[in-house]
Amino acid sequence: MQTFNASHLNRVPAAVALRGPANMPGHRDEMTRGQLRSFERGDEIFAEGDPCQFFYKVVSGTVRTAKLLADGRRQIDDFNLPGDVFGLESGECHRFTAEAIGKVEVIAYRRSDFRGLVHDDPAFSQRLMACMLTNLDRAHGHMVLLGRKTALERMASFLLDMARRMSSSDQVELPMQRADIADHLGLTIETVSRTLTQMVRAGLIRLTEAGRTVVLADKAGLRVLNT
Amino acid sequence: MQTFNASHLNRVPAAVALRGPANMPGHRDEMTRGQLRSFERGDEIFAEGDPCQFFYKVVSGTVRTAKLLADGRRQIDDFNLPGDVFGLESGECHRFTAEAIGKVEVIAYRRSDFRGLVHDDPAFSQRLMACMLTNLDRAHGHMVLLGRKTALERMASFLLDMARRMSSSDQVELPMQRADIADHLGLTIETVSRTLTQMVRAGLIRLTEAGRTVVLADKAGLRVLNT
DNA sequence: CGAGTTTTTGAAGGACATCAACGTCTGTGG
DNA sequence: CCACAGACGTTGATGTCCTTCAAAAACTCG
Repeated sequence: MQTFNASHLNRVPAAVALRGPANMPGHRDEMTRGQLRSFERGDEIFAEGDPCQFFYKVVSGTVRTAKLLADGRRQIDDFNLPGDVFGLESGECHRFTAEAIGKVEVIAYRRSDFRGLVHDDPAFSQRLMACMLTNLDRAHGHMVLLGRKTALERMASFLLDMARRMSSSDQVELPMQRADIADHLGLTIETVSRTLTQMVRAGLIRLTEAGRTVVLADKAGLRVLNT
Repeated sequence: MQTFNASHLNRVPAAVALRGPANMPGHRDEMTRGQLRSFERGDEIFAEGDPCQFFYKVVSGTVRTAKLLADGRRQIDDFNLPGDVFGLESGECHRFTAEAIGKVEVIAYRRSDFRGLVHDDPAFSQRLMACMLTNLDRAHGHMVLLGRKTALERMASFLLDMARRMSSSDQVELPMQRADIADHLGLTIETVSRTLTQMVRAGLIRLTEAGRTVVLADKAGLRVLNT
């Protein structure tokens, strides 16, 4: 049976992808067409409603993708880490906003090249599809979290997921602030803070340095909450 | 600029897709490879953990796709209506369950043909990608609903969405029961019921026939809640 | 009609939000 | 190096929206 694994796409090192002849149309490795861009903390990479001319892959740093309601309520659907692809959409305009959390480097790919890429390079097609399916899978998991989990369970799921993606050890340096975590988990900053305190008291985690670094002291305990 | 529009895929009429030579490998229209299947109310089309040998397109009826937590809590990520594609995944196993709500007909496509299809037919590739992107877009919208909307807003969004997808008029015949709506909107059946009653009292909707048919009496009022 | 299922309604409770104040960190300039 | 201002994070008191528990009403279908 055929497997679709996003790691194919993610494994392409940015440096290699950029090393090729960037402006040679029709070149075999289509990833060479991307261009590197840098952003500072808080910079907008694109906004809801912008025409989507590019899609992106994170090289370094963290990008938050979010939707806003008219009255300012915000839902961060994901934090995009190095290797993640974001900004691919079905319509003419971006349906969400992407902003840099701290210093960020991304590779921007022209969306107008898309049809050509898909036609010329089925392997590229597959990598992109795998990437979309991974995003979809994460989205489904997050819907369970938002629709059916308690604050404690949401936080446990979040910490375990961040640790898995960002760190090889049991320690995570969270790049985002409490407000971002709250808007990702469908909570308020106060509840995020209280839940973390509660976890510390329960011996599940330890906090250091302004609460930005989290040590997962009791992974098993956290996994029970992750369900 | 190139547009990715899921309507290409959805527009292919099931009958036409099935009319072709179903077992001829390499045939131009790869949609001909699907096989029609029927299900009754409550039947499981596939379960979480099943190897994913097929993906599906709804021909008639409604399919709910859901995730379950260990203790029975459920999150229905979407109701799949005629034309919708579901069951495409990145891994070897289905990560969610698909069940028939009432009588359902679907076309099942072999996932193992996938790589071949993508290689042989870039147009098919594009239709599938458009479909994934549409699903992803819906998922993002639903995350905002689950993370940041009130019960009243959730119900308004749900009713308007169902009306848009199922009906040309201002009247919707909901195929699912309250428990399904609750598990889709991240609420309880009691809150669903109370919210509908509240909408009736506010003149936003009218209910008939065991509350299965909803008349959107004040679409403008509902849209305000949809934000 | 009648048993079982689904929906509605009511009363009480709880988890998270809101409002408010205080504590802590960061970075800049004296 | 320390002081200070502003941003960020924590903690407390109170409120509220939704859930939970309970029961009645309405519907379905043999």
